[in-house]
Amino acid sequence: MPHPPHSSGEKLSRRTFHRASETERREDLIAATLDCIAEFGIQGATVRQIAARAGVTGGLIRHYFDSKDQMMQAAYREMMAAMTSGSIEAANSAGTAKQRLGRFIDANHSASVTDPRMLSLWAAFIGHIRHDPTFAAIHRENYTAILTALENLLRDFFIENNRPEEVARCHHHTVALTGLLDGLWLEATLADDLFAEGELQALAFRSVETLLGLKSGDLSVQTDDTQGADGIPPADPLKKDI
Amino acid sequence: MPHPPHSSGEKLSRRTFHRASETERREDLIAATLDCIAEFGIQGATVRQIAARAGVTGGLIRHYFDSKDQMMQAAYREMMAAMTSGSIEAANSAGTAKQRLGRFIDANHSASVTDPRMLSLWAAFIGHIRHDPTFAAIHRENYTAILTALENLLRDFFIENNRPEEVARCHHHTVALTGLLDGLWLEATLADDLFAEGELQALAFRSVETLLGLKSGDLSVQTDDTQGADGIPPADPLKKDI
DNA sequence: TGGCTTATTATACGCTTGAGTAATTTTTGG
DNA sequence: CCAAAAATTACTCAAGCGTATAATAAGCCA
Repeated sequence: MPHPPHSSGEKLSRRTFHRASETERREDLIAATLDCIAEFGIQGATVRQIAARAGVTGGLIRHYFDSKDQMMQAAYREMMAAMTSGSIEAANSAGTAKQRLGRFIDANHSASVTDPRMLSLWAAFIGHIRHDPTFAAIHRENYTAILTALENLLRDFFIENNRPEEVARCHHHTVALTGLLDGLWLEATLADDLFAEGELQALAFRSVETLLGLKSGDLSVQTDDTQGADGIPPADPLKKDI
Repeated sequence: MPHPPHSSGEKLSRRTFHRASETERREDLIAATLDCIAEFGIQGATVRQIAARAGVTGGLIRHYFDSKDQMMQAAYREMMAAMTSGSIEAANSAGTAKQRLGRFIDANHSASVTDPRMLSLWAAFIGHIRHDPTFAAIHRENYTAILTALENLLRDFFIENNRPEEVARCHHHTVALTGLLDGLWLEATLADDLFAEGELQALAFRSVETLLGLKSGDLSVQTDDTQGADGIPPADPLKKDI
């Protein structure tokens, strides 16, 4: 039994608004959702808060999404894409396998991935994975995609470097490297103040080189100019401020 | 203006209850809190739900904790202790540094740590770290404790193995190993169905050996009997079910 | 320009939450 | 056995939640 918004007669001024296109408005709402989760946590990401952040009123959300959950799923999809697209593009880019592997590692340390916001978002969504099959599917899809991309890349790399005997161990190398890179990402986003700028990136390069049995600097020193000059200092600037 | 629980006369049977000691009841409530977070997510961990899980009624919670937040903090403290205590005890245990390092790695793959519940709990609390200084302090405390324990262990290890030149790089090794182990923990708890029993543990041993420049099997083959016989098969049972 | 579609606002609804109060009943230690 | 304290019961309360619906304004097309 709906009630009239105001009893009668009174003329109230409504706020003016912009009539946006569907894709534009959806993207705004998704961005606002991610903003709110990162800033206030999953608890603070309420429909009203998200709407306020997007500069609209709450009711509008249901014009673009069937429910709040559906909007959250769309936001999760976008966030995961932002996390993995750079690495996957690097793996499938042009150049030698060695160069692509270097770019793959670099992608894990790009500003958008290392952003502390990302950990908050990632953790907030993890809780949904175990209970909501849709979230589980989105996660699994992205995870296997990046595993596959890296494994194919490593296969190319070993063939390129005349080490065919390592091809059989590609999967193990893939899991180990993924673990290492993910773990360093955790440390970077979770305790960023404990590490110097570029320290973890340099460590990632050296550790991957060691795990793959390469000489130090083999990966980080690129022959083309796409990376700019960021050589790894051979000396160790020991940093301890626990 | 309080009302009497029931108007008059009627004799209602109350549920019998157990009069627990303060510490016992607090532990029950903390365990119930963790159960609810792991099972229903941080959203479903309401005061009423937690009380039901603990087998008490809601009002009792405020007899033991000043607020729900304080109970959550206590739960986080207990959860983090469960995660790190095994590793730290291993690092500080008796035996050679090599043995202790092996136990340290093993601790990361104990059933209680690998339990998928742990990831849900860990992720649920991460969201609080950035906003609540108390949670941030608890996290930082545990993180630095395990970093310190591992770094000291590695120092002992390099000295024990007559490699004093590596002592200067202990911190780097510590961060790399922590990243690797944390990352493999992530993969184990997040996509446990993709890996065979013990596969990630064996991978952890081999990767650590490689990162530290040891021969394959150096760490996993223990001279004492505390570990039981779990030799790492030299052949690679390649597993691919993506 | 004027009408029509619909994106958007504004408001209301039903429900749950965390927190609080006070009286009552049960357990248990001294 | 008795008194102190633990625990239950049964409410209130304000705030917040996601959702639903009616009124309104914006902008496109005839």
